[in-house]
Amino acid sequence: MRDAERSFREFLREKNLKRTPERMAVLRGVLSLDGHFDADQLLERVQSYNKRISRATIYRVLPLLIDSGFVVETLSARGRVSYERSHGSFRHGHMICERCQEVIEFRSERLEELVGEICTAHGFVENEHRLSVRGICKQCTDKKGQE
Amino acid sequence: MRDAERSFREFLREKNLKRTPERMAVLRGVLSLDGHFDADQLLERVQSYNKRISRATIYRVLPLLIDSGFVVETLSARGRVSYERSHGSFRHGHMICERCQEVIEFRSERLEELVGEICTAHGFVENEHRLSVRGICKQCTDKKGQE
DNA sequence: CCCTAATTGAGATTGATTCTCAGTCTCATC
DNA sequence: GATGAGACTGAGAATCAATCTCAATTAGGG
Repeated sequence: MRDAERSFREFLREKNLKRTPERMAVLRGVLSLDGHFDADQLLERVQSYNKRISRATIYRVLPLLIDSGFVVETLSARGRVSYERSHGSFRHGHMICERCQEVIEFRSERLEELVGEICTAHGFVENEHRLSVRGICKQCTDKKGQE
Repeated sequence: MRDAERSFREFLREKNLKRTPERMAVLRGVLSLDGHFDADQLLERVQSYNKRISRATIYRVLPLLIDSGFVVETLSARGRVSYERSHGSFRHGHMICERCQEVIEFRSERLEELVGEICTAHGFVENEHRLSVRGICKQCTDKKGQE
């Protein structure tokens, strides 16, 4: 948390952007939210710190947090974009059930390595990656069998 | 193409949905578009077959094509959702350059296998998967070095 | 401290997606 | 092949997230 703040300040300085209480509050909000969240949920959390922070600020700060690597965009059910904290949370993939819309997270060391190799092979400097698998989860498969 | 039509009809029958010229035209549109496209591009293509087909129909048929596995949603630059044909095109991942927004496609046999293993381990029946990597592409890295 | 440019809040605006509803069409049934 | 019930469609209105505008405020170098 302290580290995150320091690193975000650093990022702002590099970009010649000002360190404002609003920006820091949004960072704090992101760090306090686990898993996926959308702009509204973030706004609500941030407003619990400071009621005056507006929705526009959330949308203005989110790209900064994406650029600085604290947040990644992800695709959630029904084509909506949502956000996810990336710094400090383990990398993982998602399995999205097309029947019940459940999002199951998983993690694989071998996958990380393999992605690293693929990037190296393309001269691409990886910052973050996401794997999402669509299909039918165990529960739904079992349920369907019973019908 | 013939196969795709047959398979989509099959899907419609299973879901008790009607086979309409509009739905088939949207399928045809999707099959004719390579790579990524958005709703507008699809509409334009579909209207080249039949001028009367409306934007609403595009949005109504897209979810059917997603459910039936012909189309997948992907995340393109700046948090916008776009679509991509999936049936008949090789599976692949994306590397998205955060600097120039270029989307580089890649493909890895080992990745396919690994994903299969992960799904099996979770009792998840895979339908489709996407890997997207964010970072900086070779061109941009080189360019930055020169500055 | 002061000044300048960056940043902010509030609300208007935009633009993509979804909804509504009256008219049209599909297809199971005869 | 005709028919009827209900599914489907087009047009445009409605919605909703995201972006923009602008006057007022604030950060932070000098």
